[in-house]
Amino acid sequence: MLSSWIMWQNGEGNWNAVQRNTGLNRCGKSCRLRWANHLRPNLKKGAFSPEEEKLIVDLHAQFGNKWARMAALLPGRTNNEIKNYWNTGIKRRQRQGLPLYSDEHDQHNRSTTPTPPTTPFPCLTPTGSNPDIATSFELFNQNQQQHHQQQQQYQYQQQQQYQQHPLSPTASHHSPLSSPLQHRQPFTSSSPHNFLDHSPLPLSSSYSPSPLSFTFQRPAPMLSTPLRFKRYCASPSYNNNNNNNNLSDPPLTTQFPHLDGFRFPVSSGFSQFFQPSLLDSDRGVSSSSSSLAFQPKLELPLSQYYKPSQEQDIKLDIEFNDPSFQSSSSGLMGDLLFEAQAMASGKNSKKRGYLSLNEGNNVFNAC
DNA sequence: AATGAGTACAACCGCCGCGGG
DNA sequence: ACCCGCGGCGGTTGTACTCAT
Repeated sequence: MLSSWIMWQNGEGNWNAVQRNTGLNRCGKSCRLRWANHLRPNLKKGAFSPEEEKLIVDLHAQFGNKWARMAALLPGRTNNEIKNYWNTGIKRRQRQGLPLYSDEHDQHNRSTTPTPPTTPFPCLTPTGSNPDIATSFELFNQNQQQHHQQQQQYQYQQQQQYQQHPLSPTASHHSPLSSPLQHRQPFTSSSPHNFLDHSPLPLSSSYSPSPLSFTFQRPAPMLSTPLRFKRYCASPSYNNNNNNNNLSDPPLTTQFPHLDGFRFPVSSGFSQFFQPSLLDSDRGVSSSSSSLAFQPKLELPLSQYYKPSQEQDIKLDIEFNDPSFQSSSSGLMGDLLFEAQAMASGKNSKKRGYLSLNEGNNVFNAC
């Protein structure tokens, strides 16, 4: 938890300093993981929307097990989330003896005439690409637009609340009862939008309720103990930690230390842009295979198992003019890409501010 | 109520690439 | 050129939870 607060203070990028300064019994990697998967702002929690599900399927067909890349294209989602989602879906699919990709998807991948989509919301725009993905992006962008509106409204509300009650629990948005995880709807096989369901998707889903009744999926870093927090509580190390030091850190979640004037960083200096060229650059060379036989361990994207005669080089032309995408990108990959973009454009790309030891120690002592 | 199978997901682990010395 | 530290990524594991029996 301390680490998360340090991250707020210092931004991402120096995880070992987090570990050193907090004295946490965790390596920097663990801190980074915790941050990336749970504490980072703009994370969406909750079940995947049907549009997201479809997009995942499409992206997996294209990229294979490149979870980070997929996460970069699913703002607010982490690679771990997507990976877990996919793996559980795969297992179910395997048990049911079904192919990884639906027939419809196969047909789409076999088609060679790309259809540039018309996206009302210029967020993610695949151009000259697989129409299946194009459709997914189109649907997804519509949801993103709603999500963006919700986030804007939420941020405004939070600003108002903070100005009025800077230290109130609501102002720091971590009422335990409102923890997003606690309202998480598990993805189950009985979901109306089952795994790999390619049936026509509704333009509005339960995931994106009307503005009259929306609730934010992931408004802020989770400051309360997650609904299911297992390992730390049960692990001996955690118990020992607690025995040795009452002030020792709880699992990397829970609360921040007393935070006078705590506020979320408006911008941590990273970004959330992408560069399509980067996305394209490391796309693996496809190995041609005429068979779509089920692969128990599918690492290559569908397009690399099935190579059509005409090369299908999907080019994801991401447009970054839209601020919502910038603010809701899944972060790590996007951050990286943004920095590359910033450097390329000659803008200031300052090294991330690292934690000052003295400041850090003071903070930790206070905790 | 007990129990076992299935599910979801957080966290761990090892590898890899990159940048600095 | 080499080494080292670090962060990121993907695969895997462990465990709490759910549900059917």
